[in-house]
Amino acid sequence: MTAETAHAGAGDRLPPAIFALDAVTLARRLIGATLAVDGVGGRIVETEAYRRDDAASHSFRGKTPRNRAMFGPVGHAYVYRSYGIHWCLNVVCDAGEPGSAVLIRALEPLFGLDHMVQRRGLADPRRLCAGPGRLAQALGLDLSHDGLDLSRLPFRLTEGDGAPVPMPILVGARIGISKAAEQPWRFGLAGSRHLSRPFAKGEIASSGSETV
DNA sequence: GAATTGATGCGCT
DNA sequence: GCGCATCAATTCA
Repeated sequence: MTAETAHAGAGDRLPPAIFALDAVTLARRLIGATLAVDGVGGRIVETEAYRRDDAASHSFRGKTPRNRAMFGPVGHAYVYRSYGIHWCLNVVCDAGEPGSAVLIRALEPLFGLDHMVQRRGLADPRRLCAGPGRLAQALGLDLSHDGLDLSRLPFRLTEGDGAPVPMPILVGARIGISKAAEQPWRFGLAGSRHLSRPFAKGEIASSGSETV
């Protein structure tokens, strides 16, 4: 294959309009996109949607000091501490009412592998960024990134390299929550070996090739 | 491979 | 105090 394999949007910044989508739509749309922090990152292979009217969302009970970024500009980061130990990264979005976000749960590591291994203390490529806490640690994220614009450095959030997501997108119940756990708002790249946990059989949502 | 448990900060009831 | 949008080590198989 030669130049024809290059997708027109490969490497381009994501259109800002997609951050005005509702969290569920954006969560699916981000599968296959590329995320990097200071040049360290990879392909997004797993996401979860959290909506304002969603009992599992931090924004459900309104704005607080911790979750204020969820009510700020769309396309910015919401970073919070989880279980007192880990950091987790969300992409703030909005479908007409503030307080929605997409949790980035797993990456396929592609850039800056040596940095990731050093920060994680483990070299196993399948566990390098497979989970929101692991991902944040590998990319060096912490509270200093909370509220930052994802379209500006040190972030880089772009269309995936190569073709639009060639594999089907999987959908299933979100992980690690007790409220609204029945909502099928977790999305993953089929066939990826870098998911935080496998999806159940039959959890195929779509080809993922449709445009937004 | 699957289940269990401890570590740990902080927002909330 | 309680409950987490978690992880790694440990235990069992």
